[in-house]
Amino acid sequence: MKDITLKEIASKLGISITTVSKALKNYPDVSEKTRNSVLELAKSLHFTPNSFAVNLRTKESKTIGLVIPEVVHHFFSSVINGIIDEAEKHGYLVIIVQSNESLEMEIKQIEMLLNKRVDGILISLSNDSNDDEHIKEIQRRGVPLVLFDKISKLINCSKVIINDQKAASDAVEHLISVGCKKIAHIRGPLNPQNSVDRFLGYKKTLERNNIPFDASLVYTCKGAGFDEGYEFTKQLLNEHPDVDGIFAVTDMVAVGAITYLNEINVKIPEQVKVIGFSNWFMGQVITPKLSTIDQPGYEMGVKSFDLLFEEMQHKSETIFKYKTVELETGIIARESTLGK
Amino acid sequence: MKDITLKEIASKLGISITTVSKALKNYPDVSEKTRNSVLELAKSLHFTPNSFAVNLRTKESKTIGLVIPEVVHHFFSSVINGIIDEAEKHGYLVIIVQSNESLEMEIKQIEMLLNKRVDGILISLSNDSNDDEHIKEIQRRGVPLVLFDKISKLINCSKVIINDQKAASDAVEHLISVGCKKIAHIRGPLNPQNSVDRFLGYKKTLERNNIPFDASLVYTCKGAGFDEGYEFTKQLLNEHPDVDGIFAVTDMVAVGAITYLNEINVKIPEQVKVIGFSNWFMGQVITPKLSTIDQPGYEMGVKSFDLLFEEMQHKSETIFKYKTVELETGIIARESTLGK
DNA sequence: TTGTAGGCGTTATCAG
DNA sequence: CTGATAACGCCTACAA
Repeated sequence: MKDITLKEIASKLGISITTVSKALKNYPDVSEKTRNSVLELAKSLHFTPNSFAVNLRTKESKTIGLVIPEVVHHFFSSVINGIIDEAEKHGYLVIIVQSNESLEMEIKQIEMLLNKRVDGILISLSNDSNDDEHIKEIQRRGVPLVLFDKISKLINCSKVIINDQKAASDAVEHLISVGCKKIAHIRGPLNPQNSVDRFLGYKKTLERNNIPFDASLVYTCKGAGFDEGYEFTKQLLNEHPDVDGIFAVTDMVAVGAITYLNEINVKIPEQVKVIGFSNWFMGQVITPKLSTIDQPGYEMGVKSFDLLFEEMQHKSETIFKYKTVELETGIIARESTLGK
Repeated sequence: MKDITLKEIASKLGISITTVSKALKNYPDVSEKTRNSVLELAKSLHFTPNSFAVNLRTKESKTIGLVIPEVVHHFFSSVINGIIDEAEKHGYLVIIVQSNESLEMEIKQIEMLLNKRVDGILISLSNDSNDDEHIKEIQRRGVPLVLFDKISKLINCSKVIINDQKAASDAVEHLISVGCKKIAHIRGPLNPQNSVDRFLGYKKTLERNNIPFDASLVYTCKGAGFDEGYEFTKQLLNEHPDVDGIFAVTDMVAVGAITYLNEINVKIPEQVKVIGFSNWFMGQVITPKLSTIDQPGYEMGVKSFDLLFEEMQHKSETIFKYKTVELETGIIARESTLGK
């Protein structure tokens, strides 16, 4: 199928390419008659401008890049959903790449996006990202950038986050309010800001409530998945048989914990109460239903694109004021802390 | 940040653009000396070819489009994962758009991808897709196309699927083999091929086993989600209190069914056995653990890209032989049919 | 109102 | 071995 070009329309109509172009873009200086004939022919030939040529001229592709640790993940896929929807509303398409929680991959993928000359980049950092040179490179190249969820405080750019410390604090306060005296924390990896913040929220809340912080009650995951939740809970119950509350860094970890507790017939919430983080769907259907922190994934996606969009509009300006948007979280109390 | 171009390198080196271009692309007819100086300068300036210009010249963008009903979906996100990984291996980037199960959206999104001139398109059809004109338009424009999972038999192109009839048959045979006499089916919407096939697999298997097919035991979902599983099971138990097996079109529906059965204290699997379809993670952590059909999502993604890649390589050839790849499924028997 | 000319950055052809 | 020159398809001053 040969592509239709302005040239072709022009020659068929016996007019110049310029006039065709102007007619199609509704320039005022084209006669009604000419415009109509162009519009008509263009329509009947199914003309669509060659985006490669348009990109080259306008230096933009109406495409953004999204770098995410993993697509198969309830929270992230919600964010992706929000980003794609919002981007589409503004006529943007989204290229998605995965870092698989590896810094090396992240660097490589960002390079690909940069070379593809996307108009802007959205990133949720991998757990490995302690080196920020590749992120700064994005800014050096003048490409608008927004970080969301897993951010780095060292990077100066717009961000969309939740207040992990406060959310964690809410979770732990809730456990205390329902009677927990000895609360363990299965935390995320040491590096990512959000797992650090959740840990700090846990620690500070204990202290605020005059419960001495005990480092041996803190278990550190590598990946924060089901298996680690299961295994650390086993270990926890051995080391601290009198534990009565568990704050898990993600719902997946919490579900691992619950699975183990169910297996050894420890009653939830009577003997041990469990709370997770993120409000994955799964938490509603396990037994007992999981209490958790509601983290607005879709909204985070929408907001992230909005900030990026704003920055893309103002690209030429030398001074652009970066914003950090903090989204509200909520606590969802279910059976794993309240009982039936 | 100003972009580096061939022109700039050429002028700094006092040679022609042509020579620079050749040196960078390792053409044989450039002197060792010239090549090295070009390579060196290009590297120190962090030169990367302007992909917009390259696209325009080569008429390809090394980008493919992926049209999917919804991103937030365990099975689809696994497929996406496979596609992105495999595409990346071949130097392709993936633009993802969602149809949200609406034909109108699907048409619109495909148009966007076509206008963006992606090198190929991968589609899992929306439930609404009974009209195939928009799909045929892709082929008319000469854009390579592969359909996966939710396909249409009316479209002549490469496809990656599972044998839904056989998989459904396996599920129902399993229920029968563990003693079910009266098996209900909570099916998917009427239109999509895979829900039709699963229904047919159910029906034929009953007949093959001399169990009369009873249309009143079949409930038809609109969306195949948790709520429908829950509600239809409630209805089912009212209408057929003696039902002893449920084959659900997806794990989500099955989980809805189990949730209701648990609520009214119907014993699973003693009184009613339940089997789902797709092997979502969730099925492993609910009580009882869900028996299901294993559907290889990641592999389906990989294979889909591979077929598309093949077709993109042979784009110029007038006759390209379409392939249909059928992936193996398996049955995973857990507590919801076997007990502990 | 219409058209000419130049350029976006790269690649390919063909002379020198 | 090197370099002019002409595309790719579109956009936009600037002339006419």
